[in-house]
Amino acid sequence: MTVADNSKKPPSEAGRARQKERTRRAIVDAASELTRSGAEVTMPRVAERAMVSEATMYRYFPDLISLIQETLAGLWPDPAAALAPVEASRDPAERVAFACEFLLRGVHAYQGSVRAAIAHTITEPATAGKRPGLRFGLIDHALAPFAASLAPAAMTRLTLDLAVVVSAEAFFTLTDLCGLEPDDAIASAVRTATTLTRAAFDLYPERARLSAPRL
Amino acid sequence: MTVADNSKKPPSEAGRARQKERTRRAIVDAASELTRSGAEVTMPRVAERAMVSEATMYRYFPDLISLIQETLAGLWPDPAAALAPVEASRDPAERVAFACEFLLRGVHAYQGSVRAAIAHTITEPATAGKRPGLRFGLIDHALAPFAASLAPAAMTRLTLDLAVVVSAEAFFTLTDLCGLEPDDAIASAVRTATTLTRAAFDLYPERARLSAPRL
DNA sequence: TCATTTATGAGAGTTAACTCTCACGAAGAT
DNA sequence: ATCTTCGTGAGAGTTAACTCTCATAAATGA
Repeated sequence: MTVADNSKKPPSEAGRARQKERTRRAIVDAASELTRSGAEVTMPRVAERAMVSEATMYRYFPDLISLIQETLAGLWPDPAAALAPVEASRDPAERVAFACEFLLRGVHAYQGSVRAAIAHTITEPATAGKRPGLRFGLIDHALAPFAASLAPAAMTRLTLDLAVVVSAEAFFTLTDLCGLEPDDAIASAVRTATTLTRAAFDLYPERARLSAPRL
Repeated sequence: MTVADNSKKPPSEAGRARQKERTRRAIVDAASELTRSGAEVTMPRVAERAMVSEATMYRYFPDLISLIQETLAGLWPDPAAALAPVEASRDPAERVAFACEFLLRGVHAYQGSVRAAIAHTITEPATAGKRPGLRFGLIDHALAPFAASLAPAAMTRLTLDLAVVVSAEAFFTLTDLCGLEPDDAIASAVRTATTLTRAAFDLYPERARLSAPRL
């Protein structure tokens, strides 16, 4: 009955905990390599490269998508670091444009994994809601300085506008369906995002006072 | 050696050709029923409902996506019919808004199949380019009356803007990731599409008076 | 040291999307 | 009335995403 084992050992010290850390690390590292190489990321491939069994893969990550998400999160800098170059800018369109370009360049670079992730969230929408949401971090951070200068409802609307455009889905639509080259696709999305941002800030200033249905 | 069989028999008359027609029909009908019911559309399910073997399914449709595309094409009216209610309108924003709402309502209604189709085009972009492209038909038709009033370059840009917003991907982003209800998601996309269209045409009506896009 | 955890591997089983081959039976041609 | 073509079905095989169970060996605790 484990005589009052209140002394929970520090989880990071024990050899077993470290082993688990190393295993998880090996898996994510293998997935990162595959992702960076643009190769297809599948459970069998990552398992082989990480030298663990598939069974172990599923013990650490309940499904492919969670592995990919953690891998991508590790590959991407946080929003603040990503937007450092426009940190001082107070032009919302400039900040949004930068965020959009940054996201889409990453999507392009990590296409293999991103495509798998997006496809999965589309077929399995139930498991998608809880994601940290890379795009939202960027959008929110880009718009953060203007929280006071725009009504909450207007801010919400702009965020929804941008959620659709500053996205992997937009990139894939422009390249796969519209046939644009990656650079052109990025330029197009950046322009669209800029248009929406300018409209929210410059063209309809009175919008803030309107009833503004909330979502 | 088939003595100069120039007399190609009318392909629609022979009993065999009819049998093929009936089989294809049965498959598409079964897929349509599943699609309309919102159920998941898979090869085994359609095969069972159509009472044909899976092998036969693959003889008529090389893959699931081509079956789904033909099914959806049959379920959707052509752009002209879909936009009939705004046929007389010369307000680009109104026409685009209608097209957007029409598309997204269809996406919502046929979610099961549309999700599968979108997911497939994302993971298999190579096979995606040749699609008829439901969204482009609607967008082009909505903008057709203004071909003369907008510079070609501006028209191209607006089309690219709208390709991203007037889309199933946008609907799924808004519902799955942003957590909006279907009606709110549609309203949001319609509003975004309206904003982009107005920006392209330099129309900035005071939205307070006009029947502002409600959400 | 001995007993219990527990991290991991091995392997079977399921579903779906495909691919391939073989065989049957009916329509069409001679 | 044959002989051939061809539409279909049946079934095996592959890959991947999972799920489950059982065995093993090493770390841990008493």
